[in-house]
Amino acid sequence: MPRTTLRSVAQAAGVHAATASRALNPETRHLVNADTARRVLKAAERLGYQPNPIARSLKTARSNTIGLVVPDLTNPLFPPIARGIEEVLEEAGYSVWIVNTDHDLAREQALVESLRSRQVDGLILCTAHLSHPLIEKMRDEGVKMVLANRRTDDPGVPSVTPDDAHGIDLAVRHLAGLGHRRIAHLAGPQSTSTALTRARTFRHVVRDLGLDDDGLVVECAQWSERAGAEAMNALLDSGTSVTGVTAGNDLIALGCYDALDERGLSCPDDVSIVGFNNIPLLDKLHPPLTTVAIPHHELGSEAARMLLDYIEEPDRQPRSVLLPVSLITRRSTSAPPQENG
Amino acid sequence: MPRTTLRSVAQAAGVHAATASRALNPETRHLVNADTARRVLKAAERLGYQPNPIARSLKTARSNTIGLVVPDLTNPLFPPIARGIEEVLEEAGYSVWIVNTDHDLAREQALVESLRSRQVDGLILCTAHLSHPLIEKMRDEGVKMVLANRRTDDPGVPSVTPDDAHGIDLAVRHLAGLGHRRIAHLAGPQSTSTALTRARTFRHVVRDLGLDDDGLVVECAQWSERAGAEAMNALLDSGTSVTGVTAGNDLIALGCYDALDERGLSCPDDVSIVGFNNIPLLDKLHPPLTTVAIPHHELGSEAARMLLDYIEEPDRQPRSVLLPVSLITRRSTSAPPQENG
DNA sequence: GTGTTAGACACAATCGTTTGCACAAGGAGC
DNA sequence: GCTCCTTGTGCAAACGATTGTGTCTAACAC
Repeated sequence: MPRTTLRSVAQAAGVHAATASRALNPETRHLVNADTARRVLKAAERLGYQPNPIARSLKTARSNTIGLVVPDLTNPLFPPIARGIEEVLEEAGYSVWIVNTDHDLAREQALVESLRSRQVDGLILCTAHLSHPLIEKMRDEGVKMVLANRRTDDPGVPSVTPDDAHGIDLAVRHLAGLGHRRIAHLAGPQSTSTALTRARTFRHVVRDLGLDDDGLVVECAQWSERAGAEAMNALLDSGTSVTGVTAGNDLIALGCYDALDERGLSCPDDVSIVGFNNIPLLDKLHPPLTTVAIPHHELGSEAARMLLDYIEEPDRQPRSVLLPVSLITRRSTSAPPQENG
Repeated sequence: MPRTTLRSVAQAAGVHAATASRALNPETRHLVNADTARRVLKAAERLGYQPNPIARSLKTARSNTIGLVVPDLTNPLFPPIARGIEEVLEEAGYSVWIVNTDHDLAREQALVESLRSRQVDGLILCTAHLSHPLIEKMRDEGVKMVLANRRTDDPGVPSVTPDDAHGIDLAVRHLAGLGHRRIAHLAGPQSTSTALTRARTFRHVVRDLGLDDDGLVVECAQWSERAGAEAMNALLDSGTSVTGVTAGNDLIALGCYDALDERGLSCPDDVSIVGFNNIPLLDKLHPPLTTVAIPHHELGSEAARMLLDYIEEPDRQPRSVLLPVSLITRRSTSAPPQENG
C-alpha cells in the first residue's frame, strides 16, 4: 500500500498538484482561493496524506532536522544535554538526529558527512577539540553549528559551555577552606577546552591562594574512570603527598576512588576529592562525591536556541556563552589529616 | 559551492549519467566496460563526488538508515544497548538514528512516523508495551522491526530480551539462600513484559520455595528512583515486615535506598535489596548493589543482527530470543536480622 | 551477404515535492 | 472597448539519483 501522495490529494480535490502544495503550506496558502484551500485540506485529511520529507528535502535542500554529535552516549553527562536540545528543537518543529563518535575523529568525520549529505539544517557538536580541522572547515563553508560543553580555540564558532574556570575556582577554594594546602588536579585530555581551562585555572588559583605549588597537575589520557585511576596511581606512586584532589570530571574522580581503595586509603580521611559535572547517582556513592554542578539541561537548551538563532539569522555574530556552575558539597571532602611528626 | 553531482562526474568522464551511476555501484559495475568504469571512478575521486542519499532514497525507497526508539536516554540502561546496535549496523553500512520518546505514546507515534517517512529500512524499539497498538499496526503493514529489552504479548513481532524469569529466580533464591523468608517485589509498570515476567516469576518462585507469601508485590508507576521510593514507603507503611526486596530494576532499587535512609533503616542490616540490569556505578554505591546483570551490549548487537536478517529475508519466521543473565552479588544483601521475641 | 547476438552505452521516465512563469477570467479605470 | 491589474490556477522544470528500454557497433555463424 503506497503512501498517499500530493498528486492524489490534488486529484481528489480536483486541482493541480501545485495548487495542492500551495494550499497545504501555510506560508503559501494565501496564494490560493480560501475555498479551494479548504477543499484540499479536507481531501488531505480524508486520505491521511503525509508529505514525503525526502522529496521535499531534495527540492528545498532543507530537512527540518538537526544533527547532534556526541563523543560517547554512555557518559551520563550527555543524555541530559540531549534532552535539553530535543526539548527546544522539537518545539520549533525540528527532529534531532543523535550520532555517537566514540571519540574517534574518523568516525566523527564520516558521521558528520552523513548528516550533512542528508541536508541537516544545522549541527550541535559536543566533540570539539581546541584545534579541530573538521570544525574549521565547516566554519569556512558556512555550516550552521553550535558547540556545546566544549569549544575550539577559535572564537569564530559559537559555543555554550559551563563556566569551567569558576567551577575549578570554587573547588580549590573549598578544599583550601577546609585546610588543604597540597592539592592536585587530575586534568582531562588537554586537547579539550574544558580540560585546559580547568587545569589553567587550577594553577592560577593555587598560586593566588599561596598553596603548595609544584606542578601538581596530572593529565589523564581519557575522560574515564580507568584513566582517572591510572593518573591517581601515578600521582601516589610519585611520592608526592597530597591531601586534596580536584578531578577533571566525575568519572576521573571515580577512578580516584578506585585507586584509593586499592591502596587501602580512605576518602575523605586520607584524601578529599572534588568532581566536576554532577552526573546522576553521585549522591549515593560511598562517600557521596562533592562536585561542581553544571546545568546540563540548560546547556542543551541554550545551545539549541542559539542554533535556531543562527539558522534564522545567519549573519549574526558568533557568541560564546558561559553557563553558571555551583559547588555541591557532599562527604568526599573534609579537613585534611593531621600531619604526624 | 554546490556539491558535485553524478551528472558532473559523468560529464568529466565523458559518459552519460546512467553509465556513471552503474559504474559507481559495485552491484551494477559489470554492466559497463572495465575501462569506462575506471574512468568514472577516477573522475568521481578527483571531483570528490559524494552521492546524495536523499535523491537515492527518493528513487529507491531505501535509506541505509535504521531508527532506534528509546523511552528515555537518561536511563543508563539504554546507551550501552545503543552502542551494541550501532556497532553491528555501522559495520553493515547502516546509519542509526536515535530518538527519545520520553515514555510518551503520542511522541512515540510522531517520531516513528517521522522515521518511517524518512524511509528508514527498519526499526529497533525499546519502548514496547504488552499491548501496543502502534506496533501491531506496523506489524500488519509489514514494517521491519525488532523489539529490544521488552516485548509485546504478540509473538508475531521478533524480539531480543533478557531472561527476566531466570533473573528473578536467581535473585529470590539468593535471598532465600541467605535465610530470608519474607521477601517483597517492587515491580515495574505491569504494562511491560519485563515487569510482568519478573513479577509473575517472583510469585512462582516464592511459592516454589515455600516462603511467606501474602502478595508482597507492589507495583511502581514508573521505572524510576522516585517511584521506587514511593513503593518502598508504601510497603513499609503498610506494616508488612520484609527483610528482603527484589526490585524491578536498579533505579527502583535506588529508590529503596532513599526510603530506607529516610527512616533510618540500614541496607543490608535491616533490609537486603537486589536490583536488576546492572547499570554502571552500582559497585560504588553505599552499599554496592547486588543485582541481576543483563548483557546490555549483546542485547543491542543481537537485536541489530536480527533486524539485518529480517531485512535480507523478510519472510523469515519471527523469533524471540532470550539472553542469559547472571547474579552479581555485592553488599546490599546479607542474612536477615535476627527476630527479637 | 544476411541474420543473430552480445556488449556497451545513451535516452528518458521516475521517485514526490516545490516554485517560477504563463495564462485565463474578472473587475476597475479611462 | 481597450488596457491594466489582481487573483487563482495550471504547466513544466527542477532537485539528483536509479533503471527499463532502445540503439548502435562489432563479431560471429550460416
